[in-house]
Amino acid sequence: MTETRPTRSARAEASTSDAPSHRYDAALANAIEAKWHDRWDAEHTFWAPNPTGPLSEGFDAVADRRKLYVLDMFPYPSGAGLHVGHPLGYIATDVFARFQRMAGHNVLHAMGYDAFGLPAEQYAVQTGQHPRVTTENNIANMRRQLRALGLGHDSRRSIATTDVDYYRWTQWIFLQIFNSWYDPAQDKARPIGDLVLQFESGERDASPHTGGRDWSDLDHVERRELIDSYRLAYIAEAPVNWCPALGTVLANEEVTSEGRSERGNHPVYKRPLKQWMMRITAYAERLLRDLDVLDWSESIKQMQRNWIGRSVGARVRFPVVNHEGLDIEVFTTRPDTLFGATYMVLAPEHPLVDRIVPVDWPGGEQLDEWLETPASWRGIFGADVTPAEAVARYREFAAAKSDVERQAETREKTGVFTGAFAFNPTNDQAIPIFIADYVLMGYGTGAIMAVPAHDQRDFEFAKELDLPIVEVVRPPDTWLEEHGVTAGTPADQWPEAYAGDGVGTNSTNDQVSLDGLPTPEAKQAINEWLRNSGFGEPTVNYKLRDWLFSRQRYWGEPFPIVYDETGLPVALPESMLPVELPEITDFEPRIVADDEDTLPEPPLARADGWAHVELDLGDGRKPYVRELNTMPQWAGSCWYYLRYLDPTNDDALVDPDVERYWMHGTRGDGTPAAGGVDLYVGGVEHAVLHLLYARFWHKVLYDLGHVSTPEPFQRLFNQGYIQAFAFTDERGIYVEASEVEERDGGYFLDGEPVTRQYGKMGKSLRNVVTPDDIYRDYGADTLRLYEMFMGPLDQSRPWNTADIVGVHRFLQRLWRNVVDEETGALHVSPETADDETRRLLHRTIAAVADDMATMSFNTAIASLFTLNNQLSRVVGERGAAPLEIVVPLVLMVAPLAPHIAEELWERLGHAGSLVYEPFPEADPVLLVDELVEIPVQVNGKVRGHVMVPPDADAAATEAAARGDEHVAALLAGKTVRKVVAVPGRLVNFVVQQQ
RNA sequence: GCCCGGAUGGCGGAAUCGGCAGACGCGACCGACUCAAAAUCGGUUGCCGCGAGGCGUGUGGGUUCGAGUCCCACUCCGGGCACCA
Repeated sequence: MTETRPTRSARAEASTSDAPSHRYDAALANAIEAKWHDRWDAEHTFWAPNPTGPLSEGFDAVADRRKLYVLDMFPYPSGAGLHVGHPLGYIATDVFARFQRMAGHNVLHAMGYDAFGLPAEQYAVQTGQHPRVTTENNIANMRRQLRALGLGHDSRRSIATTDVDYYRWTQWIFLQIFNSWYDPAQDKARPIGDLVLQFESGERDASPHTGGRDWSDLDHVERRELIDSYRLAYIAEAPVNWCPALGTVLANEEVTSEGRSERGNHPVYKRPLKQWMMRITAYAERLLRDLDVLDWSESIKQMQRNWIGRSVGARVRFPVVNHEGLDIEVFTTRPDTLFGATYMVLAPEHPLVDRIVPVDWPGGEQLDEWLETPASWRGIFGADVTPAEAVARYREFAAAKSDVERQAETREKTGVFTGAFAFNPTNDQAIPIFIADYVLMGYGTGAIMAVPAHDQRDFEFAKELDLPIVEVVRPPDTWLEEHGVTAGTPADQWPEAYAGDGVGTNSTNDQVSLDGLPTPEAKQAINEWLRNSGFGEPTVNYKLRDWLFSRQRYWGEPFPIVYDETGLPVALPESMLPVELPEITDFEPRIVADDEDTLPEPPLARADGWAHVELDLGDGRKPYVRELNTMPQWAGSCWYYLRYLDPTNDDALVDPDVERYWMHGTRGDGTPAAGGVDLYVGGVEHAVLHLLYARFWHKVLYDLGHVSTPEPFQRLFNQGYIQAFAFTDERGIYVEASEVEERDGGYFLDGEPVTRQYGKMGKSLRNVVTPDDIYRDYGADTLRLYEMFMGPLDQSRPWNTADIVGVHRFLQRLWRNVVDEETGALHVSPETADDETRRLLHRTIAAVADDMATMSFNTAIASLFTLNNQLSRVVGERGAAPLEIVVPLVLMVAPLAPHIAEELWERLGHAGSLVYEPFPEADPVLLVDELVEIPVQVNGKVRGHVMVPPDADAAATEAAARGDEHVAALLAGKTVRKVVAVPGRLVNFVVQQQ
C-alpha cells in the first residue's frame, strides 16, 4: 500500500500540521503506545506467576498477594476483524485487572480464541483455503488489534481451541465423560468401572433394563449395550434438529423459538438420527440449585432456571382398557385434579399409539352412554376410515406442520380419537385416548391426563371435540364473579378453565377424598394415595433435555472414539490422544438441499485412510472405524478457563496445585465462594448455551476429582452492547454511515436526505467503526477512555464518534498539565498544593477507588475530569503542577489510560512500570471539609444555603438556617409548625400555609 | 400470555440510606487568541419568565416535613420463555 489513506480526518491533519510540537495528539499517542506495548512485552509485565510449575517464575515476590482471576468470554476470531463494540468488555476487564494489581492482587488475565466453527469452514468451502490457514490469519489480525488496545494479558497463556495441544485435552475430557455414569445414590458422576462392579457383584440389578435377565445371563455385547446406556456421553437415536442449510444437526439451545437456527436463521427440521448426547439432565437439579450461591444477575439466573424448567408433580399410570398390564404414564403438576381427568392425550409420535389402536371404532357397551363413537371425536381425520387410518392421517397432518407453522397458527386444537380407552385409576371410568399435537413427545412422558375444567389447553380441546368437562376444584368466588358464573354453573359452561388453586370437589372414592381440601393439601393426599395404590408417585420433571453433542462438520474436535465389528463405540486410550483432524481438500457438505429429506454426510467420511484404522485396543490388532462426526463449537469453550491456568502442561489438563491456587473456594476478598473465576465478563447471549454447558462439564470434572470447585464462575457480569446509528436512503437501502453529514437537524449523504436508524454495529447496516480508525485519529488510550466513559458497563448505548473529543481533550489537558507543549519539558513543582486542591485530590481518590472496585468506570472518569480541571486552574495560576497532585493523578489514570500514564510516570523520573505501584490512598482527615453547605428549605422548597461545621448538631444547624437573611424573611410573621433538621444534610421549616 | 430489565435536559449519562435533580462529557451560545479559520483557553446552558417566581425525573394516584428513589394502578421500550401438562 503506497497511497495515503483517503479517510484520514481533517482533525488529525490539522493537529499534526501547526500544533505545538509536544501536544498530545494522535501521532504522539501512537508513538507512546507502541513504545509501551514493546516495553510490556519485553519486561513480561503481565506475566502472572503460578505457585508451581513452568509458569511459576517470580511467584515468591507475589506470594503474599491475594489471587484474582479475571476472565473475558472466549472470542471467535472473525475474518471481519473487530469493530469498536467488541472490545468493550475486554477494556473493562483490563481496567479492573490493572486496578486490582495496584490494589495488591496477583491477577490472572489472559485471552484465547474459540477458533473452531462454521465461518472458517464455510470460507474454506468457497475458496478451497484450508480452515486452519483462515483461522490462523484471523487470530493474528485479532491479536494485533487487541495488542494495540494495551490489554494486560499474560501472553504465555493464550491458547486456541484449534491447537492440537489444546484439543487433545478437550478429547481427554470427553473420555472422562464417556467413561462415567451418574449415580443418583451419591448424586454425582462416578467412573463407569464402578457401575460394572455393581452389576458383577449383584449390588445393582440389571433385569429391569434387559427384559428380566440378569447380568450373568447377558453376553458380551449385551453387557456393553447395557453399560453404554448409563454413560454420561452416549449415542441415541432421537428426533434431532437437522439444519440442511448448515449441513448439520443442532442442539436445542441452538434453535430459536421460531424453529430456525440461531446461526444464520435457517429452517430446522426434526428428524430421527443417531447422535452423540451428553447427559446434562442428570445434573438438572444441581445446575439449578447451585445458581443460588453464584454472584450472577438475577435475570441470567432466571433464564437458566427457565431453561432447566423444574416442575414438581406426579407420575400417574393409567391402565389401558383391554390391554392387560399395559399402562400409559403421564406427568402432571396437578395430581389433585386426577378425578377430573375425562380423557387422555398422547403425542402423535408416542410409541404406544400403534399398540393400542383397535381395528374398529368402539361402540355399544364399551361406551357408557353412547351407542357409537361420537363423530366429533373422529373429526375430519377419522371420518369414514378405520382408527389406524385416522391415526396415520393425523400423524401426517401433524408432521407436515413445521415448527414455524405451528408458531404462526392460532393454536386451534386438533386431534383424533385413537379408538382406545384407559381407566381413570381414581374411579375406574373408561376415558377415551386421543392423539393431538398440543402434547409434545419431548416433554414429560409424551402423554397427558386431560383435565379440561382446570387446564386451558385441555378445555379448548374438550370444547372442540365435545368432551366432558368436570369441575374438581372449586374456584374462589372472585373468579366466579369475574367470569359471570356461579358456584352451581356446570364447568362446561365456564368461559375458560380455572387453573388456579382452590378447594377440592367431586373427588372422592372408597380410599381417598379430596373434597374440601385446599389445593396444596389435596396434592399431598392424592400423592399418598397414588403411592399406596401403586398408580403413581410424586416426582420432579425438567424441561432441560440432554445435550446433542455431534456435528456433521470438518472444523471441530474429532471424537476419541472408534467402532468395532459390533458397531458399538470404543473409547481410545489416553495414550492415543490427540486424535488429529485428517487433511482433506473438499470441505463441502455432500448434500445441501434445503429440505428435510436429505441425509447428512460428515466431511470426515471422505478421509478414507483416516476413517478406517487398525488398532490394538487390548483385543489384538483389528480394524476399527472412527467416529466421523466432530464436536460442537461449545466443547472447546467449556473448559478454556482451566487451560489458561496451566497452558503448557502435557501431563494433565491443569496441575492440581495450580488449579487450587487460582480457582479454589475463596473470592478475591477472602470470603468463601463456590466458583473459581472471580470475575467473568461477557454478553448475555450465552445465558443458556456456553454458561450452562461449561457449568455441566465443570461439575463432571469436579465429581471425578479433577477440579476443586463445584462451579466455574463465581461472579458473572454481563456487559451491554455498543449500538450505532445507521442511515437509509429513500429506497430504504442502508448507506455508509461514516459518510453521512448532519446539518440543521437533518442527515444528508451527497446532499440527499437520509433517514437515521439505530441498531447493532455490523456490515449489514453499514455502520461499522473499527478500533483501527480510532487509534489512527486519537490513539488507543482515547478509545479505552471513551468506551468506559459512555455509560454504565451493563447497559447498551449508542456509539457516537463525535463525543470522543471530550475524553481526548482530557488526556490532552492531563498531558499539558505535566509536560510543556512547546518544549516537551516537565513543568511540575515540589511545592505543596493549596488546601482546596488537596482536599479535592483526596475526595477524588476515595471516589475513584470505590468506583473502580464496583466497575463504575464512567463515574470514576468523571471524578478524574474534575480533578484534572482543577489542576489545570492551578497550573494556569502557578505555571507548574504540584507533584503532590500529579503523581496520584497519573496513578489513578493508569488503569484506564495506561500508555499515557506510563509515559508520564517515566518522565516524572521513575525507572520501572507503574503497573504494580500501589493505588493512591485517601487521607480520611482530608475527606471531611471544614465547613459544609447545607440547603435550607421552607415547605420542602430550597430557599437558601448556610455554611456549618460538618459536625454541627440539629440545633446548631437550625440556628444557622434561621440566620440566613432570605430564610428569615420568609419565616417572618409565619408560624413554624415543625422543623426538620438533619445534621449534615438539610434543614426544612414547615410553616402554616397562608 | 408468563418472567426479567428499563424510561431523568437537544444527546450520552450522574444522583450510597427517602434529603439541593441534572455531576462529568458532547452539542449549542457568548467571549479571548487569530488577518481569518481550525485547534486551544474562559464563560453561559433543564423548561417558562425581563424579574420576583413558577414548572420539571414516562402517566395517574398514594405515603412523607421532604419522593427520580418507597407503595398502588397504568403506558411505552428492550430482553428471555412460550401448547412444558
